[in-house]
This record gives sequence, structure tokens and C-alpha cells, in this order.
Amino acid sequence: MENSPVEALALARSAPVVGRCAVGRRALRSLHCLVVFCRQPQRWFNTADITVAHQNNLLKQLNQQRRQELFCDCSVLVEGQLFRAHRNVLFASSGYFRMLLTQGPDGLPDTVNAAFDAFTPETFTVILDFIYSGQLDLSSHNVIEVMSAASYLQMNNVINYCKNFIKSSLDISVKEEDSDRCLSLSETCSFTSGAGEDSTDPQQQGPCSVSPPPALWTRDSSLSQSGFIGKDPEQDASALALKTNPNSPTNEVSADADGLQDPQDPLYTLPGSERRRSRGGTKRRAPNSNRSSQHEDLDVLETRTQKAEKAEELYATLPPIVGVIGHFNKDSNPVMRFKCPFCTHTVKRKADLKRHLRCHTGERPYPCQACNKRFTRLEHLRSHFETIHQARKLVCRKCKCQVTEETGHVVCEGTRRYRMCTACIQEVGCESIPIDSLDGPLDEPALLLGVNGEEEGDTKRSWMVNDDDDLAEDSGTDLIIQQVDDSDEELQ
DNA sequence: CTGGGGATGGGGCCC
DNA sequence: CGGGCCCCATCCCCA
Repeated sequence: MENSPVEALALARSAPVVGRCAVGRRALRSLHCLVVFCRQPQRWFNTADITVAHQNNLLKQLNQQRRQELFCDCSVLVEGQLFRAHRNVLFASSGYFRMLLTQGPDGLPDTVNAAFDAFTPETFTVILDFIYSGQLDLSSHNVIEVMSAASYLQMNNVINYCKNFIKSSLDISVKEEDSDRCLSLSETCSFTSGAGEDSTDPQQQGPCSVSPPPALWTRDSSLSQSGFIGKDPEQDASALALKTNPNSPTNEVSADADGLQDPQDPLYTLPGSERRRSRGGTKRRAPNSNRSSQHEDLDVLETRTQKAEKAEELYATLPPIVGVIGHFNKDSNPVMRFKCPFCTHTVKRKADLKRHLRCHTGERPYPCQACNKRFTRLEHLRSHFETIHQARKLVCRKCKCQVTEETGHVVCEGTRRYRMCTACIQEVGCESIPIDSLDGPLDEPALLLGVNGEEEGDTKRSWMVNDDDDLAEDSGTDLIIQQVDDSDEELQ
């Protein structure tokens, strides 16, 4: 009796001691047939077809069983709604469930119950449907919640699909922004998974992927996950796209190539390599942008304002600031931590999370008025300004010797200022500038004017550095721009 | 090619 | 909760 190749494989696997028993001999014969069949694919079908067909069929069967609640040995309670599933499927799909099912104190129990308040039943439905079908039903309205839930459940493949969804939305946004400054995107799209196992392929890991989160699980529904999540994000995915995954190559290349990324942009983020390359200088706009009309500039300003507003909107409506129990303190009270919706990072304070989010959104609210470089934090701006533009370091730049306010002569190089000792000054033959001018136009209060003033729109005129008014190159020691007068600056 | 230093970014935590 | 400080990691430039 001959077996089919699939049966042969199964038989062979179940009878490892091939040849020592009848079953083993039968398996061996069947396996021989399989080899023959595979060598003549036109007579049979190749193994890849078998595998795919088998996987599809198996997944379909499992999904049917789930829907009919057949053999379900796992209950998941999400905000009061009960979901039945198979623990082996959940185990294979989610790092969270892997930990839940393997690291429990009592080994594998007969039934497993998990409860979540960190996401909605609708979100978990999307996740569960994906687990059992490979189809991820994403839309602009649920992508953040799904991504947050996937992050919570440690499903890297879903996270990556969500990132791709957001990135694709970004592409659409950028292209449309380039053409008619109009933001829109497709409302829904569906991603198909190639495999149910969550991906650990580093290439699929987004730039915001970090180390696995701490074990945040419970095997007792009474110890449900504490936390909260917005129920109605109402988020424009285009806004999310503009703010999400700033390091994505798509974002960088498309935006930068089109000259759309501007250091003046509150959401501006330097690409990984560009970030370093542009240090100490001013990122110029594309040459052709110099010839853009005033009308176009106004459109650009309007677009930036829209971006800033959307950033604020995102922060205001940001639902997935998920409070999670990080660990228990000495009094056995849960210590709440806040989880980033874009990665697995958790922080103690919501304010820290907001600060952390800037590394995902690319928001840089603190522009340097001297060189237009933008920073995510005021302290970074201040540090940069003191170091680069105020020559606060009492070290000779040439010979590295210690100098004082008196002996360290300030040398100006564009907007950059540094100190040199008397000997080096004479050796180089350059001129120092009076110390008095250091705290003149470049004093900090003026510097910081741009932080809040940027939203007024007028100061943005100075952000659009072109060949004619490149501050970094031409302003020299006369950094008058610190005397922020929006109306005057607009006219310059 | 390599190591040191500068500039920058990001996390933790205190005030 | 924002501001600020400290610390560390990373990247880049330069000798």
C-alpha cells in the first residue's frame, strides 16, 4: 500500500526508528515514493504547494474551530468580552502568550485565562482574526490601537505591518503634499501575513523596536492588566504618518528628496546619516526652492502649521498611553509605568513618555535661532547654543589649553564661536571679537523666543534659509536675528 | 585604520 | 508637570 507524500512524511516523522518495524518500513517505502514524485513534479505537485495548501487548510480549520468554539482551551477576557481560542495558536503567535503559557508558576494549567483592559475588544478582534487568518484589517482609525495592542502582545509582525501601513500613509501624504498640499489617504487597507509566527527578522524590525518588554502578564483574570486606552482615537492617519517612524527610509528619502523636510519644520528630523553630516551647519533647501514664489512659501508655512497642529492633536488625543504594571514595590503595590505606543519602552511618568515620543514623531520644537538647527529638548538647544554659538567653553580650540574669560579670545566662524589662547591667536593670525558682543544679540532669552514664537508663523520666514540669506554662512558675528521681531524679519 | 574628542540624542530622576 | 541636571551611547571628524 502506498501513502501520499504528506502521509509519508507524517508517518516518517512518527516512526523515527525507520526500518526496525513494519510501520517504519512502510514509512520508508512511502518516503521513497515521495522522492520519486518530487523528482517528477509534473506527475505530482511540488512540496511547496503541499506546504502552502496544508498551511492554508490548517489555518482555515483552526479558524473554523475557533468560531465554533471547538477544542478551545483558552479564554481571553477583554473589557468584559470573552474570546475563545486555542492556546497553541496563541502561543505560536504572541510573545506575550508565550510567556503567559510557559512561565507560569504551576506549569501548564488545564485552562488558561487572560484578561486585558489595555485595549478594546474591537482591537483584539482584529488581532485574533489576524492570528487565525493572516489577514490584518487595518484602517486609519484603528492602526494605532492595533499597533499598541500588538506591542503589548509582543507580536512584532503585526507591529511591522502597522508601521508599514503608517509609512504607506506617509508616502501618500508626502506625495499629495508635494502636489497640492492636500492631505488625504486611503481609509483602509489590509495586510496579509506570510506566516503566523511573529517575525524576528531584524530587517522587519522598525527603528523603534527595542528590547522585549518586561513580563506583563497574569494568569488570573482577577489580576487583569491595569491600564487605560482611548476608545475613540479619531486620528487622521496622515497626521500619524507625519509624526510616526521618523527614521523610516521612506520618510527620509521621499521627504528629503523633495525638499520637503526643513530644519525649520517642527516635525523636522534629520535622517540618520544626514543628522551627523549637517552638524554645525545649516540645512539648505533644495536649490529650486529658492525660486519658489512667495505664494508657495505661504503654502509651505500653512502646511507646517498644519503639521504642528496635527502633532498637537495627536498628543491631545493620543490614546495608547498605556498604563501597565511594571513591577511590584516592597509593599506589594503595583508600580504603574507608561508604555510607548510605538515601541516597547516604558517610563515612570507620562511626561517622560511625552518626551520619549518625540524620538518617534520627529518633532523638534526647539529651533536654534542662530543656525536653524532644531532640537527635541530645550536643554539640548541650550547646550548646543552655549557650545557652538556662545563660546562658553573656556578651552582653546587649537591647543586645548585652559583659558579664562580674559585670556580666551573669542573667534567667530560663521555663527560658530570658540575661544583661542593668545598664542594660538597670534599664530593663526585671526582676529578675536570683543567679549562684550558675546551676550548681546545671542543671549538666551532671545534665543528662546523662537520656541513659542514659531507657531506665530512670522518667524518661520527666517527658517527658509536660501542662498541669499543663509544665516549660517553670512550672518557672521551679527546675529541680529536674535532680536526677534517677526514683522521685520518677515520683510528681510 | 584607529583612537580620542566633540556634538548630539535619549533615559532616569530630582526639584 | 515642566525644567533641569546627570549620565551614557552613538555618530562623526580629525589627527
